[in-house]
Amino acid sequence: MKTSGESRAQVGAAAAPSDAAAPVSRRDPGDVVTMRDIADAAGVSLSTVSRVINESPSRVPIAPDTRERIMKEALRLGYRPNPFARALRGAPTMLLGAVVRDFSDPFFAGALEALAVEAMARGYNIVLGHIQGREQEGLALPAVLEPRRCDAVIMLGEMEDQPQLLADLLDAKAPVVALWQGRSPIRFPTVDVDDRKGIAIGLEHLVQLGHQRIGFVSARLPGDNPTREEAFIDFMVSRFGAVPDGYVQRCESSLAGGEAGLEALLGLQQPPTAIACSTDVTAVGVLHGAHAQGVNVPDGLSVVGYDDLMFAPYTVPALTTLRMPTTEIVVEAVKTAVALVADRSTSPAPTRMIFEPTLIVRGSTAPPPRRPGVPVKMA
Amino acid sequence: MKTSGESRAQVGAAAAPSDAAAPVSRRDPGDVVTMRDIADAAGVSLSTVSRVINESPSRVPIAPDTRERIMKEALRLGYRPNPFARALRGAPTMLLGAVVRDFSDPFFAGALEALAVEAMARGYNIVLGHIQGREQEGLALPAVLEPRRCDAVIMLGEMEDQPQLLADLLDAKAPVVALWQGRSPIRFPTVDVDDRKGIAIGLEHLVQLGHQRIGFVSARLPGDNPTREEAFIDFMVSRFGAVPDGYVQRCESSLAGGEAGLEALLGLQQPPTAIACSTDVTAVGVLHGAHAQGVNVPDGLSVVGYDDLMFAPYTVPALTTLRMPTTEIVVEAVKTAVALVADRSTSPAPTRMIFEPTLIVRGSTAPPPRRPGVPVKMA
DNA sequence: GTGAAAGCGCTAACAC
DNA sequence: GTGTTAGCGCTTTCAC
Repeated sequence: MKTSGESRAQVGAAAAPSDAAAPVSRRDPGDVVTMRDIADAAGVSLSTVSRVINESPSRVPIAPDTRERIMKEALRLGYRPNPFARALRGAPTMLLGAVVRDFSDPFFAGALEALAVEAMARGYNIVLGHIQGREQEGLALPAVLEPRRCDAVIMLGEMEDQPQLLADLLDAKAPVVALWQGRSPIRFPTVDVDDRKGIAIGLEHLVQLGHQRIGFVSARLPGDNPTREEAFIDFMVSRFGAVPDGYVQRCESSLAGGEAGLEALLGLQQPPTAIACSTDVTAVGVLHGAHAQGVNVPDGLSVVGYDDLMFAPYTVPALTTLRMPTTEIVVEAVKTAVALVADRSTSPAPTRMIFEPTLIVRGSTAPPPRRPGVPVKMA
Repeated sequence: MKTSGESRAQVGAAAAPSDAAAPVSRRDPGDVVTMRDIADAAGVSLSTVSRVINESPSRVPIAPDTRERIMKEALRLGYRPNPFARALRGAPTMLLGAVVRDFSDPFFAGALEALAVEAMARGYNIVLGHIQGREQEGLALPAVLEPRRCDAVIMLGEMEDQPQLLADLLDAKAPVVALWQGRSPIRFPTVDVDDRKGIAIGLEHLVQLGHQRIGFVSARLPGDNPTREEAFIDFMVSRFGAVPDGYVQRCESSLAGGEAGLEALLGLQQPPTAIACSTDVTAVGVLHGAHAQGVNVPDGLSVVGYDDLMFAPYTVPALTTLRMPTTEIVVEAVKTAVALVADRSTSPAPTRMIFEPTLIVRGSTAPPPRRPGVPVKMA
């Protein structure tokens, strides 16, 4: 680790006399341009400047002459309104808080990206507040996000294991919109995806291919609720009467967890011919594990993921999975949040809007091997 | 898409008389507790409250009795200081801006995560400002981030194609720390990784295995600079005298780009026996493409990535790659930024701190096939 | 059409 | 030990 330096390129540093022509380069401390400066430079009063700068919402007739002079000075001095002063007066902060459990999870990372794009398109910035590992009960909101400075908070994923956080959120001045809440109680305006349906679609696909012995690798986050796992069980019970012992493997929500789940499943007396996974991340672990064990996917084992991560089309083999309309979900969330901010009177009723996932068939699923029970090894 | 509602669980809503015992649940609009309220409730003056709340930095003897009374009232009323009012007075905002080109790039997503963790550990929050697609020349900083409200800005990746942004950053009041600048001019305090060395280490590994015909898949972002590609060329020239025609494939920085690069490389008369990639994302594309083409990795073709993404150990086969000390880099960046904020007098000299990558050998590299030139197909 | 002045919530001199 | 006062930069009545 080495350090080298070089002197900074000076940026037109000479202190320009106040009558300089071009926008003065601001560097010297203390020369933040305020409305006062503009007012002085233009020979008008502060309030006139304010009116001009704000395009005076109410009909305020300003002499075109004055207006122009002020605008010119503002430009010349490089005036930028102070957001704090505005916020102090009740203006929106144009900041959206995003509370996410753990955005090392690629799914949430992707969602966050979509969120940032959509927010910025509307002139908002995202403030990150994630709770990363800090799984202590009762994590307070202020510890994660200063809610006072966000116009609204968007909550990504469930936080059932964070009662304090939820309480704060409920109590917060800013409106909250929740995403991907699974089966958690609906406390906020929520937009979600129909996970039961997604799981059913994936399983139906496997059944169509001829699979009957289908295992499930269930990634469980702390506080995660078991929607997808339950959907699996319900589907299997209704279709085949029961789920064989050990066919539901709970594992850590990680690549390693997926691999572990696979190993457990393959270790069964009668291993499944197909595996559905509650997330793509675990599915990738399953794929990797299968390869390591010499089990060919899809000929010896079919695998279905859930999430359609960016990597899903490029796994080996490409992963059959369920895609959620993430962009639409996020757009809806931002739209809702912005509406709640604008219309501060409306009580944010905890409604629920549900989108549906779509099956994306790729190379990781195929009919079961002919001699079921014996996974086909690679040649 | 269906919508369902249910009424909100009331949160102790009855408007508590001002002498209520427990912390009053704040919901009703307009009842934001200010210091004034505390002062009135405690029968003291505003400034006394301020002193108590701030643990008065300077020696200000407060009667223990008074202090306690004030604290009790503050607690009872659920007082929370208004961050804007504080900021307006020059207090730090505890906000760090993160400008990232495109955080759909998993590498930057990971870096951002590390950044958020480190920032939060120090009591800062991250404000996202990415420039997502908006590749128009001259994108201004304010369009991406309101710099006035960040104590400092951290720039992830190069922005050479954003002259306006860079100019604004240089001109900004807040200190800037730059990360992963490759060969861009050092304009800010910068922390980076020694990419030339990383590439060399990876290539050396391949050479040790016996490879001589090594291709390079070069992911180029807009404005990206060619450090890794050049390092490849320099290494190959110095080691073998030249790089065969077509052995450097430029491609889009994406999974698809990697696959395209692989196809081009395999299409050569004398295809390489090993491929180094400028990023893991492209390497995953290469791996996928190889599988699709029936080329066995590593027996028929070795692949080296760069970044050591979270997925790298779980590709098929597991990816040999170069790991950067991302956490250390980010920690250093935050440390620097915070120091610059604290010590506003110091001019932020554009120094450079460089960390070194480490080779992580996994399953995607092996000695070259015996009949070089003919990629070994899978059985 | 424009200016003066009050105040958003908080801190920091400066009194007493 | 505690209170008074003057702003931070801005918006917004209310005068003229």
